[in-house]
Amino acid sequence: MPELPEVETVRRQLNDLLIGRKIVDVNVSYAPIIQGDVRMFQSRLIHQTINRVNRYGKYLMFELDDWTLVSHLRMEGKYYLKSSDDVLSKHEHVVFLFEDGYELTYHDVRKFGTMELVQKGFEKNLVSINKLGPEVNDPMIDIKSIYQKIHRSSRPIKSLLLDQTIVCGLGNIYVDETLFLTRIHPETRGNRLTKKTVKALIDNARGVVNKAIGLGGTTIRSYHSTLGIDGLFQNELYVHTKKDEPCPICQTPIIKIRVGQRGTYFCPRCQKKGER
DNA sequence: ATCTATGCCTGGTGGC
DNA sequence: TGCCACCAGGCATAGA
Repeated sequence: MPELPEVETVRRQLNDLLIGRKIVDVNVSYAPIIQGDVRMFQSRLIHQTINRVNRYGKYLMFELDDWTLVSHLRMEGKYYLKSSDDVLSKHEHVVFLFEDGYELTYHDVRKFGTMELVQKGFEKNLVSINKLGPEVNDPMIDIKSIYQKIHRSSRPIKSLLLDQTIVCGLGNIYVDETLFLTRIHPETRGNRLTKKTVKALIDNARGVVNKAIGLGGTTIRSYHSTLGIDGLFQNELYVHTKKDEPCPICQTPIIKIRVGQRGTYFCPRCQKKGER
């Protein structure tokens, strides 16, 4: 599932490929991906040029002349740039045709992804964007306000770190890695954590996210990045997907449980509950 | 107000 | 190319 490092990798690739390309037509073969009216979506995009590809959290934002296309890849969304002569696969649900004979296709096996247009400069008018917390790897992040949100909650820390309104960008992989690095049990309640521990969690999350960006993200299961280019961070994982394998620190087998309906991997010896 | 459960989707896997 | 239950999970929404 693309998390911040994977989406950033996609952003960089798309930004290099798409700047200056002008849209001449848009085809949508699975309408629910498009938020709002599909015909309006198409008519607003025609004759618009892609000026830049931005990102906030896990959202891609294609900056056009008058509009911003906000795209979330959810679990398996991918973009491909190909010739308009190429045959489409059955999983390519949205196609942006450019005037130079190339096209950008949106491929999403599970159809979970979303796209929405908003007037350029008014991205915060979208509820989904407006409610996002600060990006987890923002070097100027305000630990105090994050601590306040975490400390007043009885939810498990795993769920809190996945909550994009507290900090945004983390998904299931990097939360498991962050909790391991900080030696925190994923079911520890937010209100059992000290400010010092919350700071350590955010510091470790920033470190793991930035390291993953440097390696082009993580490729596991069927989750490959745009253009068939795979990241390398899967080789750096300590606990996620490592059930029954020895903990890299103490050799105790990694276990898998469910926390808030999410598969969760951790070391039962290194990661303990309780006040920290 | 807070928190939890459910639905959205399809391909891969494992048990029979 | 057997059949089928189950799993993967980010986010919006319904319900407790």
